[in-house]
This record gives sequence, structure tokens and C-alpha cells, in this order.
Amino acid sequence: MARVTITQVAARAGVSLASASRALNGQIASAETVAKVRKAAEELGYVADAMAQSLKRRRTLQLGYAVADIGNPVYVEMMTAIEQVVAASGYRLVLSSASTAAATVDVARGLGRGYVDGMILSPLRVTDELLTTLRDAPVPVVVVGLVPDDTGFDTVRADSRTAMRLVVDHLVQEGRRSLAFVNGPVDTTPGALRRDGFTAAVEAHPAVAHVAVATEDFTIAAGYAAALRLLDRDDRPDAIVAANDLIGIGVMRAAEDLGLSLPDDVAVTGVDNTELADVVRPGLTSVDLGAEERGRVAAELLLARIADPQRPAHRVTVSPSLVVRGSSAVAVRAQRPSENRPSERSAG
Amino acid sequence: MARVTITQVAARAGVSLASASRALNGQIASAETVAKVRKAAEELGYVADAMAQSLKRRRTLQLGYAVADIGNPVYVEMMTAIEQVVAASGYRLVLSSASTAAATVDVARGLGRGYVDGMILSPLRVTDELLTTLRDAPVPVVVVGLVPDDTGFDTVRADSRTAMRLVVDHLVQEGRRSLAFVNGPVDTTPGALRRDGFTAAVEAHPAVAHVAVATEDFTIAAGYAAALRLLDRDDRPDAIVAANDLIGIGVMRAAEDLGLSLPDDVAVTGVDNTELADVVRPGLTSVDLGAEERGRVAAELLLARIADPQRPAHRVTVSPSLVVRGSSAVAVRAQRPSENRPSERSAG
DNA sequence: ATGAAAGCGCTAACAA
DNA sequence: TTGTTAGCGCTTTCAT
Repeated sequence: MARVTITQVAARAGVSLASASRALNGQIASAETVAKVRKAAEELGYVADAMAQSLKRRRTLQLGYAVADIGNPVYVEMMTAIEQVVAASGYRLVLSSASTAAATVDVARGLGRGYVDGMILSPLRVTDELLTTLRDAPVPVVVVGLVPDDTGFDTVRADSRTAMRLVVDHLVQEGRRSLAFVNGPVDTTPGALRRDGFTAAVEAHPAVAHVAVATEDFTIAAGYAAALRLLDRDDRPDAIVAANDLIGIGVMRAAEDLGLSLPDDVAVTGVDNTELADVVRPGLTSVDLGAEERGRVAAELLLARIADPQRPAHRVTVSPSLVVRGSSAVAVRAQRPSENRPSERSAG
Repeated sequence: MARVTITQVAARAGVSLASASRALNGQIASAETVAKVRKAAEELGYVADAMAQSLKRRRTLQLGYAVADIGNPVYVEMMTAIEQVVAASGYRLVLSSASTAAATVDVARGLGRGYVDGMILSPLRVTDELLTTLRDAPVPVVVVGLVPDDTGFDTVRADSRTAMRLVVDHLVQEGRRSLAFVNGPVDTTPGALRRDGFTAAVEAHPAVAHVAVATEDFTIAAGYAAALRLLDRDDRPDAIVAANDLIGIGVMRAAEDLGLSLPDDVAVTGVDNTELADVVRPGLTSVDLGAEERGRVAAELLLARIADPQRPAHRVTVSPSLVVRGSSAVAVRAQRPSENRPSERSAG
């Protein structure tokens, strides 16, 4: 099908190029002109060329999202929320994968090409190089996660400290007295924050023993391997706090394979409250860090900044909420699927 | 940071606009010119404007993917594969959600705006309106799924018939004699194909009783509700074939809540072999429909067609493979996580 | 209210 | 090899 331009529409309507453009864009034009142009456009099947409009208007109607780890359901959840806000505002969503620090910097650098009007970034690792590149970016950037306060970005972040406190307090309240924390890589932002949160939380309970180990990845396999080492000894902990749900499920599998029963022999908790936590048996107790809300807020912050580049930087923190399931509490039984996944959460 | 254009680069290098463009794009130019232009571009931090290039070159370096159901992990898996191929070829991935028939047609219609060089579509429902719109699309479209043969699209599809035969044969071989099929909506392409596949497969075993029910959605909740009805009676089936993993997990939950043990009292199978199937206990036996491969092939077909619009339409079928887990076979025990998720599959 | 014309940033004829 | 110029399709002054 041949591409039809606004010039052809104007010709068929018997008006000038400019009038056709105005009529189509709801600018000032006589009713008669509007009617003629609309008719011509309809008959010709005219659709405005996005690239030409973008070049002229200096806005692409595209927003970017750089996904840190697409293998982790929590980022998919965030992406879904972002996509909804973005689409509802008439923008398209351009996806980039930013699984490594180098790839993330590349994405940031690419912003100079002007293919998006703004970008949402949820970097696993925040390097100086990344911050410098982002500061020079010609379009607004919203960072999901922690960045230094003085960088002036709009940000939305989870409250890892409170999150870990919720988990630890819960376990202590359930009578656990020896907690092990199985982390992902500590050189990532989530890794560092969750470890600090765990440490702070557990130090509030002097009677509780604790240990923290780090793994290579936030994955099931990593959690499995780490838990095998932790659990296969006499002084094993009576609770394992995993840094995310994937690790937590790995831990559950390890406990299972060692013949331990949950939650009696050992309690397990995760972080993120993904669908996986709800689907395993026993259900995996997990702190919901509000991925959906963070995604939605990030998108809203980005749109607001595009609308008003001068507005002061906003730094939103989303409150965590603990979802207790059978992996950590005997009382919780026979849950129906999805019963414990709040679809709405309150902002922090 | 102020936007720097090629005009400024040319001025600083002391050459013409055209020479600067040629030098930057590896066109014919003297070594000296190339050096001067490169230097100027470097110093100025020049990055070519994507929109201007797109308008001129008549290609956007963007490819689209319309996701049918982002809540279903199988589409995320497909998306991941697509993203990899697309990014490796220097394209960006633009995401659209096509959860309803109307939204899908909208996406197809939007192709006229020329914001992508091609599109991958995995529609749940194929309407005439959609086909008509797609036929008129000004850019190539690859359809993941079934479309009428004479429409001339490049397509990649799963082999539902073989898939359902693998499942049914497996269950019969395991000694099951009364199979129930829990489908999603039958007015969807996957729904219709899987039901037909089930029917054909089960009719090859005259001694085996069978029944098929449809649900509203391909979700855990839908599977749960349907299974409660099927299993809570005396003549309950000894095996339930779910149309996808989500439904299958719902079925497992229902069986569990009714006090039935898997696989002894009832066997359950799913379709798609998502990570969920691997993570539940017992593991959910599932036919892998090759989502990752379908995604990769779809992206490759699209790129090939863009490179050569004249090439004949390709219709690729990906072979399914059965992954047996504890939900259907007593012999399968104590699996390690992820052990049964083949990362590479052979093309069909 | 309308038309002529400039120009967004870039590439590609064409001429020199 | 280089520079001049046209033009991708559109929006938006600026006159009228």
C-alpha cells in the first residue's frame, strides 16, 4: 500500500498544505475546510508519518525503559505497570536490556540520539560513569532505585530497610532465634541495601544469632547452592531470609532436598512478592516492595517532568508490606491461589 | 546539554555538511577529511539524531512486538528472545500490548504511522478485520500463530496437534484411562487448536474416556475453578490436561485443596513449560511449545524480509517436546530446580 | 481563515 | 574527493 502524505490530502481537498495540517491537528480552520480535509484524508486512508512529526515537533512520543534483569519476574511486573501508564498517555514504550553496567551506560549514551522523550532506568549497579552520562542526557531520566541525593534525578525507590525489618521482626516473633541472610551480589544496589537492612533489623534483637552470605546472582540456582551449605550442618539456622523470591525458592528446594520440613525445621522468606512466591507450596512469605507501584509512579514522574521540565526533583519512596505465607508461619494454611497478592497498595 | 547537529560538526571540521555526513557514515571521503570530522564530532560530543535519520533514510531501526498477554510468562519468554535478536541487529524494540481484538487491530492500524520497520504479532484472536488491516500494512508483519494459508504472511507457529498427542500418549502410557481437558477460551486461536489437538489425540485411544471443558481465561484462577467442579465427584477423571501452565497450576491447587494427591489420585499436565511448571511441587509436566525459539525465529524472519521484501513467505513450525515431571509420573522424583528446562531446542 | 515559504537534521543526487 | 542543493513529511511562522 502506497504511502499517502499530507500533500496528497491537501491536493484532494483543494486546500493548501498548511490548511490541511491545521485542519487535521485541530488548529484554527473553517468548518468547511476541516470537513473537506477530513473527507480527503479518510478517502485516501491518510495516517501522519510519525518520524516526520517527531522531527518537526521535537518530540517522539516514545519513552524508554531499560530492564535490568528480564529473567526476574519483578521487572516484568514493573514493566507492565509502566506500559499501561505510557500507553494511556499516548506514548510508545521502547525496551532496552541493561543487564550489565556497560550495557546500561550504552543505553544512557544512546539517549543522545533523541529516539525517546524520556527514560526510566532501574540499574542494578550505579557507577560514576553512568551518573555522568545520565547527567548529560538531553532528555529527562527517572531512576528506579538509589542514587546519590545530590544528583537531582527524579527517583522512586523501595524502602529496603523497613522491608528487611518487617521480615526479621516477623521471624523473631514466630520464635526464630538464628537467622541467615542469603543475599545476591553485594556490589549491586539491591544487594547492598538489603544486606544493610537485614543487619540493622537483626541488631535490634540482641538475642538472635545471625549470619549473612552473598551469592553470585539473584537466581534460584544461586539460592539453592547457598542454602545447601547453610543447612547441611548441625548449627543450622532456624530461618533463612532470602534477598529475593528467586533465591528464596532455591532455598526452599534445598531444604526440601535435605529432608527438612517448612516451616517447622526452617522458615524461609523472600523479597518482591512475585507470582512465584504465591505459587510454590508452602507459599513463600515475602515482602512486597511495590514493583507495580514503583513502575507506575516512575512513569508518572517522567510524564510530569516532560510536561514541566522546571519542576523540582521528586524522590518517591514506596512502602513495603509483608505477605505472610506458609514458608514461615505454621498458622497460615490452605491458601487459595493469588489470595495474598494485593493488587492495590498505598503510596509511601 | 545542548543538542549538537552535523552542521556544527562540519563547521568545526572546516568541511561541508555533505562531507561530514559522508565521513561519519563511512562513505567515500579522504582520510584527512575523515580524521578532521571524527575529531570535531568527538570534541563536540556529536550523536546523530535518530528521527532525522529515520525520516531521510526511510527506516526507523525500530521493530515492534505486540504482546497478547503480558501476564503469561510464556509471552515474556518470547519477548526476551525477540529482544535479543532485535538488539543484536541494531534495532530497537517497541512494545505494544494487544490484549483484546480491538487493541490488536489498533496496533496493526498504527503501522501506517511508520514508527517501526516491521512488526511481530502474536494475536490471541485472528479476526477478518485484523487480517485486512495487516494486509494493507506498509511494513512487513510476522505472525506468531495460525493464520489462513493464503494470506501470505511469514509465520511461525507451534505444533499444537503433536503437542497434545505427546501429552495424551504420555498419560495413557502411564495408565490413565479417563482424561479431562481444561481449556481456555475456545474462541482464541490457541484455545481452538489445543482442543482440536486433544480431541484428535484422545480419539486414537478408544479405551480412554475423555471430556473437555472451557474456561474464561488462561489463568490460575480459571483452572482452579474448573478443576474443583471436575474433581469433586465420584466419576472424576484420573488425569487432567490443562491448556496451559497457568490453568495447570490452578488445577493442581484444586486437587490439593480437595485432598487429592498427585500424581496418584490424579495426574496433571500443562502446556508451555514455563518457569512456573518447574517451580511448583510436584513439578508440572508440560509440553514445551518452544516459545523462545518461536520468538527468535519470528525476529529472524522479520529481519530477513526487511532485507529482502521479495522473498517468498516462510511458514516455520516449531516442534514441541514433552517435559515429564512429578505431576504426572510417579517415577520422576527429587528434581533439582531448572533441571528440565532445555535452553536449546531443535527447529521443526 | 488561508497560503507561501521556511526549516526540523539528515542523506543523497548532482556538479564541479 | 568535495561542495551545493534538493528534499524526506511535517508544522509553523509570517503575510495576506
